[in-house]
Amino acid sequence: MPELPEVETIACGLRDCLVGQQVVAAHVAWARTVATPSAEAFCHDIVGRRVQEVGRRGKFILMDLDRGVLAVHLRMTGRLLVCDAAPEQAPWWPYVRAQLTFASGLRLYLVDVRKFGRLYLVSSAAEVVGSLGPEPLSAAFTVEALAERLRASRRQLKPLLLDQRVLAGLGNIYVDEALWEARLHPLRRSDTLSDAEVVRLHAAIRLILDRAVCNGGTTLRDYRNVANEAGTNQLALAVYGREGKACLRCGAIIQRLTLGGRGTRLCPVCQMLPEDA
DNA sequence: ATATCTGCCTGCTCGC
DNA sequence: TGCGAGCAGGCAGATA
Repeated sequence: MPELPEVETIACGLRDCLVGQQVVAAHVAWARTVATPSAEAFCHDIVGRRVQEVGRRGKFILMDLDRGVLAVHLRMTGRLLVCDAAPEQAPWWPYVRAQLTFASGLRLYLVDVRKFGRLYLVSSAAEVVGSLGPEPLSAAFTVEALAERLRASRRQLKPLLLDQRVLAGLGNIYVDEALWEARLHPLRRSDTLSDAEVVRLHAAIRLILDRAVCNGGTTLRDYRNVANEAGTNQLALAVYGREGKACLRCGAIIQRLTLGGRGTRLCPVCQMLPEDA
């Protein structure tokens, strides 16, 4: 599923081909794809607008228009594909939920098997991303900033790190990877981490995300960039999808547990849970 | 404040 | 071989 590194890769791809492009037509095949406004209003209002810049905030893609912002969240299986030829033969064609046509003839498709992906046409990005926590790869995300957020809560580490209001962009895969890298148990209570452990977690989050961005994201099944190409970061995963295999650090068998309804992978030796946390 | 549950969705895997 | 059950999980919203 698209998390920060995948969304970053997609945003860069969109920037390369869509900046300066003007929308001449819009079509929505699954009305609920448009979160705001209505699908009808969306199709009407977006025509004539021009893409000025493409960015990312957390897991949201933000396309600045000459008036307003088009935000996209891909949730689980969403893809944004850019094509210049008619793709009716493509295997993903039946799953196109919305499309934009630009004056150049270029087309942008929101493809989503599961129909969870959402489009937002808003006047300001803050309407969509206003409540998100800091960007993990920004200068503002310091060890102190992380420590403050961890100690302000008594929640378990994994649910806390998945909370987009606490930190923006992490999902199930990269939280599991970061906790393994930092040698911290996902059930660890967030306010019990030592200074050294906070430093480790901070460095781990940065390392895991940086590497995944460099690798063009993780493709386990659905993720593709705007050119429909897979990423390669799945080759760098240490725990996600490796249950039953040997820990790359200590050789113990990677375990799987369910935490808040989500599959969670960890090394029971490297990531021990202290008695009091 | 925090935890837990449901609904949204459909393709895939598994067991019988 | 065929079929139904269960799983995958980000997020919003409701409930405890």
